[in-house]
Amino acid sequence: MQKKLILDIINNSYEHYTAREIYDYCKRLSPNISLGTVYRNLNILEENFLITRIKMPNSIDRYDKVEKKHAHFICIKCNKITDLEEFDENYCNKFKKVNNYKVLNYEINFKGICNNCVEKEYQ
Amino acid sequence: MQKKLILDIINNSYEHYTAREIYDYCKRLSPNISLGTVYRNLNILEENFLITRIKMPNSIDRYDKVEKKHAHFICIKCNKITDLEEFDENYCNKFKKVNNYKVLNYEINFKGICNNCVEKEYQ
DNA sequence: TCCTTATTAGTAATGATTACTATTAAGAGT
DNA sequence: ACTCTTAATAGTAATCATTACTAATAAGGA
Repeated sequence: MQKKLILDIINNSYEHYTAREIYDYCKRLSPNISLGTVYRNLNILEENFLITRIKMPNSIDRYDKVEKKHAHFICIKCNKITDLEEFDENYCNKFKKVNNYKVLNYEINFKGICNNCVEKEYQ
Repeated sequence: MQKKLILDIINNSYEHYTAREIYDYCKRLSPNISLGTVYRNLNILEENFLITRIKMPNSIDRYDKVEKKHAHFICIKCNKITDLEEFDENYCNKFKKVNNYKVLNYEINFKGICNNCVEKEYQ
C-alpha cells in the first residue's frame, strides 16, 4: 500500500516536503512507484485530514503532518518554513468556532523575513 | 498604467477574483491588455503588500484587497470565500509579534463546509 | 531633442498537477 | 482454491496556470 508509505514519510519527518521530494523519497523504498500515485494519495490523505497542505507564497505546495497543530512562519526570501509551537493545539482550537460554520481545518501563516535573511540584508 | 487599473479593480470589489477574471475585467476598459501584464503586476502589487493573494485549497489563486485585514472561511465543497470581519485589524494585529521574526503579512484561513453546502448534504 | 529606463503586448515555453488506461492487487463470498 | 467485483497502481499523455522572452512603445529626466 503506497498510501501508508507516503503517510509514514510525512509523519516521521520534521521537514515539509514537496510532492516531488516525497516521490524521490518513496523511490528508495519502492522503486516502481509512480509520481501520479504520490499526487493521488497526497490528495486523498489531505481530504481525510491525515496531512496538511502548505500553500507557499512563491513556490509549489508542501506537506505537513497534522499532529501537534501549529502555525507557520514562512520566509519570503528563502522560503524556509518555521513551525511556531507557541500556537499549539490549545491556542489554535479557540479558532474552531467561527460563526456557525463547520470548520474542519484551519491554517495560520505568517510571512516575513527570517532572522537569517535579515542579517544578510545588513551585510 | 495598467498597474493602477488592476489595483482599482481589486480595491473596488468585494469579490475575490482570479488572475484570469481580473484580466477579463481589464479587457473591457483596456482592450489590448495582455494576460502576462496582469500576472506581472499582480506579483508586483503583492510584493509591495498592496494586495493579498489567497491560496485556495483545491483551486488556483485569488486576490484580495489589503485594507480592513480579516480572516477567511473557505468552503472545500463550493470554494466560496467568506470574509470573517470579526477577525478584524485589532484582533489580527495581535499576531504581528511572533518570536522576533519580522512579520510583514499573515493569513488566517478556516476550511470547512459552508452553511449552504451543509444543507445540501442532508437533502 | 536625445538618452536611459520602465512598461507593455504578444507569444512561446515551462512545469506542476491531473487525466487516462491497461494492468495488477485485494478482498468478499461461495 | 476459485470466481467475481472493486480498488489501487505504474506509466504516460494531456492540461493549463504561470512565467519567460522579445521587440515595440511609453515615460521621464537632462
